[in-house]
Amino acid sequence: MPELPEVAYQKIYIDSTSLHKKIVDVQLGADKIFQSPKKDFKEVLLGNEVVGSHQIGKYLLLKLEQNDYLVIHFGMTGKMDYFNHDEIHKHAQLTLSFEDGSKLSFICPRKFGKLFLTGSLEDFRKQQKLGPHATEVSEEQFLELFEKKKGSVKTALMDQSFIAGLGNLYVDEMLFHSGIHPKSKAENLSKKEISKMYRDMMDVLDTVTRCKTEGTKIPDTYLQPHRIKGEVCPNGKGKVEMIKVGGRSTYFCPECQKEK
DNA sequence: AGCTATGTTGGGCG
DNA sequence: TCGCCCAACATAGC
Repeated sequence: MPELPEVAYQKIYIDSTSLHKKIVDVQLGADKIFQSPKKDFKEVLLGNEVVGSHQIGKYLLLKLEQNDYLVIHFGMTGKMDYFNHDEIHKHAQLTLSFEDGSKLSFICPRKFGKLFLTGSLEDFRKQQKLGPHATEVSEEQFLELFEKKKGSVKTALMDQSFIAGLGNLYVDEMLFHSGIHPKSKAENLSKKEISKMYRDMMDVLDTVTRCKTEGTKIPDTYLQPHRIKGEVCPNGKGKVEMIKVGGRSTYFCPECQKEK
């Protein structure tokens, strides 16, 4: 559940189920998830309530009524589960029980997720070295960021200290729409290409976020449904290839995306 | 059985 | 110091 659009969905999910409910019990899972002593989580959360939420990139910060934020990073497989029954999910790493008998769990099978406590949004942003939230970047800012960026464009876009929120899937997606090869060097891109990338980034994030929240399918004109080696690309021009960039599986169309 | 997976971090190398 | 590559983490699904 991890890139900006999925986290945006988790934000709505929490906002619509779990706000302003007094936490009467707290259950904690695997040690490695917790970035402060586990007893601190228990102390802070018990008797408290979530009153709002804020997203920075792939992080979701839940504002608690009494001080502090509970911060969630979903790793590769994290998601929230709000429920009304007794059995707790096998992979629940944090379960809040509310006064009304309902519960909210952070489910994280691969345990790549993380939970933090922090007193301030800005401190947290600095500690994690997070760049600006992708959908809040202006075109001028985007162009400016690329002026001093080197290395492959895909690695640049995945760098959370550069821009926060993009990951493997949607970087491939936006580069496909922009017709830019993922191994192209950031320093070789023209202003025009960077502007095109900016618009495609915004389009992709907006469209995918709407698909996630409305429960609709990703458009067939997108690369994602064709993210299979040898599949014909959505433009009907080439066959999808898979290479490694920055250690991640990277799907692209060699006809639509020429390296520079 | 073996390969793949929406993420992050740390080490080694040139 | 940078850019790049790889391995590690832990589990599920094809």
